[in-house]
Amino acid sequence: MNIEKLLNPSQWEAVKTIEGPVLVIAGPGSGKTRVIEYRVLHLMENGVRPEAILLLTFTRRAAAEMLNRAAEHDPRARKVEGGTFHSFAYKLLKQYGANLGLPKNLLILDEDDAQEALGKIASRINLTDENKKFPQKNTLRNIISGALNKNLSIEEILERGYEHLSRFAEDIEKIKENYVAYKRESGYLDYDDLLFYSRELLKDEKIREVLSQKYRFVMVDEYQDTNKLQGDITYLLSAGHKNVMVVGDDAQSIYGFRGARHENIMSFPEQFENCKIVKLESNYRSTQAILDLSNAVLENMENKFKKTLLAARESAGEKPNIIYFGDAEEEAAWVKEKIHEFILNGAPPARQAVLFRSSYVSIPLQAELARAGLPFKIFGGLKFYETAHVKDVLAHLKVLANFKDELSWSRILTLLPGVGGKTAETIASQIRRAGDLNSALNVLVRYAEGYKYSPHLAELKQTLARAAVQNLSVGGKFGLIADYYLPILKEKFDEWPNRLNDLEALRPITLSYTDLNDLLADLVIEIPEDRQQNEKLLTLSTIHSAKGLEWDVVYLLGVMEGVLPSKIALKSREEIEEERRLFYVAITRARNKLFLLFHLAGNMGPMSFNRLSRFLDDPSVLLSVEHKDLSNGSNDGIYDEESVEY
DNA sequence: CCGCGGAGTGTTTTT
DNA sequence: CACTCCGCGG
Repeated sequence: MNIEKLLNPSQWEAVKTIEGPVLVIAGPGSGKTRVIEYRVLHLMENGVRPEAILLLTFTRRAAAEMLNRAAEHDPRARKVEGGTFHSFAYKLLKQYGANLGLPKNLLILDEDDAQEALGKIASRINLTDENKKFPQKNTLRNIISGALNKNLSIEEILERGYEHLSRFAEDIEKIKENYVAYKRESGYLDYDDLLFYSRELLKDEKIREVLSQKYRFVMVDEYQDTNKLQGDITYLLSAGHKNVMVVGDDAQSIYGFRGARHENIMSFPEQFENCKIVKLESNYRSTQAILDLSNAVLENMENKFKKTLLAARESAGEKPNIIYFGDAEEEAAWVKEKIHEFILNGAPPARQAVLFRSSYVSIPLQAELARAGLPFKIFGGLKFYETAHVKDVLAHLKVLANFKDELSWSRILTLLPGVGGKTAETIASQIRRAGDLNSALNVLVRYAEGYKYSPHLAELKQTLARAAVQNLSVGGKFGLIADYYLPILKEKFDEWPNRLNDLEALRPITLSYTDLNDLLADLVIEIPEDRQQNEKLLTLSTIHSAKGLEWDVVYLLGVMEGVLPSKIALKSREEIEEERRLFYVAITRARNKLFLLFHLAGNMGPMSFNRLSRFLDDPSVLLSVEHKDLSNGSNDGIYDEESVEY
């Protein structure tokens, strides 16, 4: 295959460089995915074994997409090691964790679990009635996680964003220590630990050597969104051979809130001397009209690597529209109509997407689409494994995997009638002293003696005992627990049939696993998605989850102050700049048509009104868009409007 | 000590 | 507006 012919000169430059460090600055739509895809192929053509290539990306979807495409040319590409930093870290720690004293079976705490644990610890330590304004568990989690990911002390984090909490610095420090101890004791790792311990592992010279030998060629996508830990991991993995290519775009950095630092991309050339820098500026995605707007937004940015997007496509296209509505319902009705119209004009649902800053913004549209019977898939917001009923069932599996998991014991015990927080804690603390699952289950039996609600405890004990049988498959365990849980589900939730669907969706997933720990870890770090429905549906997505993707028609909801930029991201220049980049990412997803949607009615009561987003309300930006006011009265205008040529 | 119901609160983004 | 927290009755 003549790869060179398929690429432009800059892309080829990046692809053909086999040895040595490469930094690729890739604007949106510039064929970054192609570069990675073809570089994998090129490496293999030059005798590199696929197993020696490591491709780290931000979402599992991204890695799979690039490797699948490469595999169409050469099936060996499937053997390339690819995934997210977190999933890679999990694999590393599974294999080498013993060197750090980590247990054989790694158990991963999701965000919710981590918060729950912190909440419990905080209430144990604190005299809550005196310190009324002690931070809540999610704030605690943000502070403690922020400290680790941004490489700062608790005090520094408090200074920079939680000044009103600075007097709690010592308490929070203490909670953190307790939390660390708790995780050690119960054998859990949270998201941060995966990265943290991986870096610890790589600090060991011997292990580092083994891994650099194993992964001779390292590639990292979306490098602008890596944090300190991820930057260090990249460095340690490749400092030996220096065969490392990172791809990114500082103008699309949108994960600052999670510790992403543009320093990683900025200082890459210093970390790796003689680094080759390649800029990809030709945009193959969007029409000139959409690029004009993108460039106007880019111009207002404080990004460091200067660049302009140059259209590679011929068509000038139509100016993006800002459309004004009276309220969110009118807007939703219009968007739904427009989607229909485009479907009739040849843009199937799969090639259209509705994007938004925050999930709640999409609720009126979701209702409208449901009424109209127009199916869609949604990214962002609450994940299904974070819903209460799924967590309930998983908690049962978790105690099977780790009988010391107090949080899960608490959860499953409080599901029983007559058992509240206090009773659950009493039982859980007795279980903590048990030596294995069997004696843990015996604690339940003992507690049941003379206890009013003993039949429920007995039933729980029996179910767990049966599910714990060694040679019972993961799917079998799930089945037993799901059956046991069904009456609880019906009792607990009015709308249980919907929730039952979620559990049924989980069943086939459990069947595909032979190891319970792997199932539990994957649910948290690599959400298995159901491929079959994905192909044909309209997409609704947060901007964050839309990164790297593109559609023919894009609708961006909520180009309003307080929404984009979000009202809780106005504390500093940096935060506002990140919101601006978010806006940039959103508009650069569109290939042919871009609609920016605004509605006047605010959601803080009848007298509140929205203002146009500051990112649009700027002379040069406004020049690149066309305005349509549909806010006066009814929706009449919708149907009369000249239908857009597709 | 459980669990219900009312009052109050704060509301993002993801692995 | 959904979720959490708090107080009270059982």
